[in-house]
Amino acid sequence: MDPRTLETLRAVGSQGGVTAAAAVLHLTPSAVSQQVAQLQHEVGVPLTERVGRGLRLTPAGEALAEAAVDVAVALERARAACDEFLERPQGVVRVSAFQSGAQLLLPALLSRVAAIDGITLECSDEDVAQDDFVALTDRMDVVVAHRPDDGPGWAGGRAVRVVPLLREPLDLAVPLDHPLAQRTEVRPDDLRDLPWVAVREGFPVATVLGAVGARSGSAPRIVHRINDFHVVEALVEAGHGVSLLPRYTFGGGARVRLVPLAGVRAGRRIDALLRRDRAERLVVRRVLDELRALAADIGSA
Amino acid sequence: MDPRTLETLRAVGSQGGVTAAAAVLHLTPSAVSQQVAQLQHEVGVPLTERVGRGLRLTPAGEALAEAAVDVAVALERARAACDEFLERPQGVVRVSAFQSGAQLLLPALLSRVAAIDGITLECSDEDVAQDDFVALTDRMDVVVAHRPDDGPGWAGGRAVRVVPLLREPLDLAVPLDHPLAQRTEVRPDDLRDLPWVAVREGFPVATVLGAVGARSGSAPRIVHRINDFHVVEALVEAGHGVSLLPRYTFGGGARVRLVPLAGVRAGRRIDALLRRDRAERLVVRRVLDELRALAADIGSA
DNA sequence: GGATCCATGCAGCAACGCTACATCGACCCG
DNA sequence: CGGGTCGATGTAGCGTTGCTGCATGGATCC
Repeated sequence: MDPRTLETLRAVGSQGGVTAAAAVLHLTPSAVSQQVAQLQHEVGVPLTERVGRGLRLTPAGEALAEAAVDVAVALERARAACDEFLERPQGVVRVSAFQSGAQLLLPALLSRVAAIDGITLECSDEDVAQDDFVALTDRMDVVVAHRPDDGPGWAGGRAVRVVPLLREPLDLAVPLDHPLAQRTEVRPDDLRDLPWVAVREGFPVATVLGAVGARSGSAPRIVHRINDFHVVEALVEAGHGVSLLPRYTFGGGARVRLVPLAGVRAGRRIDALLRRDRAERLVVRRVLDELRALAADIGSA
Repeated sequence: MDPRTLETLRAVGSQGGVTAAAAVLHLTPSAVSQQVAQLQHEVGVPLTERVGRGLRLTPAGEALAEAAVDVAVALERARAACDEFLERPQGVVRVSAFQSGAQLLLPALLSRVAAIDGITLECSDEDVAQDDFVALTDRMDVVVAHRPDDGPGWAGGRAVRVVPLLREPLDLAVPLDHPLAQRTEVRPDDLRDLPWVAVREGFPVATVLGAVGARSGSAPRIVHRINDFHVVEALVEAGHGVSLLPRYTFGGGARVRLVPLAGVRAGRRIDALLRRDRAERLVVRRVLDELRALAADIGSA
């Protein structure tokens, strides 16, 4: 019962299959399968059960996978205990963020961390569906994710730590020459019959537009579904519709006008997601501190 | 950084040397040395330092060893999590006890556990100095140990769990025809100038006689040092001196007379000592429950 | 100052876990 | 309803790891 094997089981559970787990662990499916089989033999209770052509964890498997994170946490804590005796934290930290979050946070984060000697940041942007953010924590140390203000929290339970970074309002984006462009705020009533550019179903903040529509009394008329906010911005600029855009990230530009919404709560929460064991690493904690400080700066500016 | 290596470091610390650690781990000193060297290389800080011809852990080593027990605990908890899904607990539990404790507790414990299917008890009696009880936990699952009533607790800190089992009074043991044999109790004053049979220096309850002597106003006159209470009993019976004997263990016999002490607190505490990781095992917990119930019976009888 | 004890380095060997490939079952689609 | 595909699982072979056995170098005890 070594932690590697336990971690493999955990990955099979969280990734939902042998092949997917093998991918994040940089192993062949065969190796993963063998590890699970060996673990199963060791404990004497079935840990997985076939469902269709894939498989999922049994209750016993879930229990063991949950215990596995505690093992991983204990191990990382052991490493950190030694790092305390090293004068400077050292190592590489992998950070991912959704695009607009990356644009908002990563440049400043890199600058801040560059000042700390010994820490290497590996950044990447990841555009995934709302439900897939947690799964990223298997490949990344810190996952910057966003979700609707009022939506449900993150799945993943005890295994993943959620660190709130920022709340960012979503404003109405209109062309510069739009009738609403000169307003200091708009109310739900003003939004009737506007042509909307929305994000794809299932993607973050997709539900916000629905909530706004509900307040205005009629379902919003969605004419385009675009995930990349820059493309959205270009479409809005060209008069192909209006949209909701995050204030801090797009408020500075001159291509479209952002008008605050009143009478309805529209915003997104930006959180950092980490696996509990990764959160124990000294360097990760250090980077996370910078990220939080950075977010606090933005939020209070 | 695997738990095996961590456990090895822990053993080096608790056993106080490579060779001793190798003994309890069933390895060669060479293997232990290599593991420590590898671990040291991995964390980049010195974990051990030479002292004389042996070695001890550095502060960093101590920190890592302490973290190692948390890893072990987490691992055992993972095992236990699976065992919950097995219908019956199963496995072997190694129990050791000092002689008189073994005599008092082990027969009844074996009977109780025999009624539970699947648990195998491996008992052994261990006569060690007071300070060496904790080190036994590396070889045993449950160590039944005793210490003076008022003495200091057990060393070992966070790594070892102490489960109080019983307080056993120590009575004055005199020959059947001794002047004090008919008394219902004796006071410290009555003990002046008696020839004492004591246990060897450094062994459990050695300090109790000193405390009694201090109350009587003069240092007790020790004529023999015997560790085995049965030998003590025989000496007392033959009139070669008086002694302190535990009430529950030797009260029933007709070879000597036990007279309670008044005016001075004399007794020993009987505790179960376990490593925290071992304490997580389901079977160990089960055996420990029986042991506690058994001790409660004796204490209340 | 010789004997002893302890930790450590090095060569050799066994075992373990991985990859690559083949197989089998379940789903999808024409 | 059958070919194609995807996913999990066995098997052979190989590389790596970690152990033992022995030799070495210090430090202590008598």
